[in-house]
Amino acid sequence: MAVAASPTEAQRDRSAVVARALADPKRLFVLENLADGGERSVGDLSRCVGCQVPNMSQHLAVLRAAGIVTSRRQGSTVLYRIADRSVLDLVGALQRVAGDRVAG
Amino acid sequence: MAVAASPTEAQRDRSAVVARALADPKRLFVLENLADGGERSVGDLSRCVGCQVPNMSQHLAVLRAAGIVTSRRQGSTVLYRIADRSVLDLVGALQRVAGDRVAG
DNA sequence: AGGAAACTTGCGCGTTTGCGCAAGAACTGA
DNA sequence: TCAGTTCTTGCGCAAACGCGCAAGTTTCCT
Repeated sequence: MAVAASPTEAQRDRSAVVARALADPKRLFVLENLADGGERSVGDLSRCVGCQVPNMSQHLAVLRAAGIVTSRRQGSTVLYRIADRSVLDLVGALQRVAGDRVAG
Repeated sequence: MAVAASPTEAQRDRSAVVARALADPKRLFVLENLADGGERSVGDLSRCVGCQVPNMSQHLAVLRAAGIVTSRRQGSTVLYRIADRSVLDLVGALQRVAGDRVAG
């Protein structure tokens, strides 16, 4: 069941939204930072990735709109995390097709 | 090894190119048509997807540049096919994250 | 209430993307 | 060689994207 038999147009649109959300190196970097299952704040991620906070907020909004990450408030900070385990499979599959080789 | 430990920037860029290539419903439709492992011509795919031939040629060029499909000439027609089995895993993982449900 | 910290939203700018159309290139068959 | 088929490439346009900056919102602390 690698590929669904016959997705509808709406299903393809949703897949396209998800793929589009992954189509940016900074957003992929974010997902790597969240891949351990932990939560990280916007400022933390923006520092890590090396972009301004508003920019990071936009990127995270894209990821959230695609259902790739979820967020929750804790005090004045907002913590983001991977929405589902299947996201890790997706990122892994992406890296494999892209020709990445896991060290070892 | 769902996610590579620490991809380089270049690896992330390549992943982004692949993801971008998947970020279009028409191109996803093409991959569904090729998912059975068969080969299809440009005109065939353009008819299936419902777009003009030049447009389809562009889409296929994007997929080929990302290493997702390969092509070969046979007479006057050019046949496209999935480049690697891992592509099917990727598309499947994408559909799963996008919320697609395989019938059953 | 006032101020600071963390995040989101709005706006303008340059770049990229997908499309339609026309023209070019590669191959076939008469 | 000449016409026909198939695919690719170039061009112009409208829409979307990523970015930087300023302003707004939410929360916390005193």
